Amino acid sequence: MAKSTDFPEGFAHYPLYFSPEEQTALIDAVKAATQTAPFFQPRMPRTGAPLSVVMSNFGTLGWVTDKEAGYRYEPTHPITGAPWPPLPDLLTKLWREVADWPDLPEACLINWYRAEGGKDGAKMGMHVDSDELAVNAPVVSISLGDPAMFRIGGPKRGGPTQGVKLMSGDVVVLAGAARRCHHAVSKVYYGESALVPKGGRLNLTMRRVNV
DNA sequence: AAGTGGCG
DNA sequence: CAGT
Repeated sequence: MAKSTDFPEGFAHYPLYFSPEEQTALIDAVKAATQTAPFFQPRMPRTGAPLSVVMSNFGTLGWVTDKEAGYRYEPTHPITGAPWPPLPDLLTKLWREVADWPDLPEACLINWYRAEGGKDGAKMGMHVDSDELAVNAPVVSISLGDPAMFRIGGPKRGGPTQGVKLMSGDVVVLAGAARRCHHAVSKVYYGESALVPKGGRLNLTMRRVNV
């Protein structure tokens, strides 16, 4: 009998990993980066349906998606054509501290969840990260701003899930079996934090793409 | 289906 | 910290 506290092997949650000062520094880094790499609206393959978050990236590669070519990593911004801004040192440091992986991440996706992004604000449906060649490299995630409910299930869709509320400054690592598990952001508690300019939640997700 | 929305 |  599985207990309700049984998260998948390889799932790790570090509450309040970053101090308020560090959180502000990370938000300032996002603010600076998105002046040259502005947030864009990602769209589903084939249907062109918009995702409710808006996105940008740090790093030598960035995750993008559009109707025509779908999910992929690209070295340049889809609108400006410019390279993505470099990964902030604080994030490189975090990866070295928690990832337990020999290579540094090429990609850091910036997802901005806003109250305006849909009926209950922006959310993220159940999915598995599967656009990386480095399928076993950990995914390292940082939460900033409004709290969110993160859900993680198993390797197949539709099974039971576990939930954990993520606060600003929290870090989550998906390694091992958890790296291949479906996960989602089922709810954001909008209006609880004033950290993010114009409100909402910023999620930074570092990934190793190439082996 | 990395979609949204309404219903029960 | 589970709705289907």
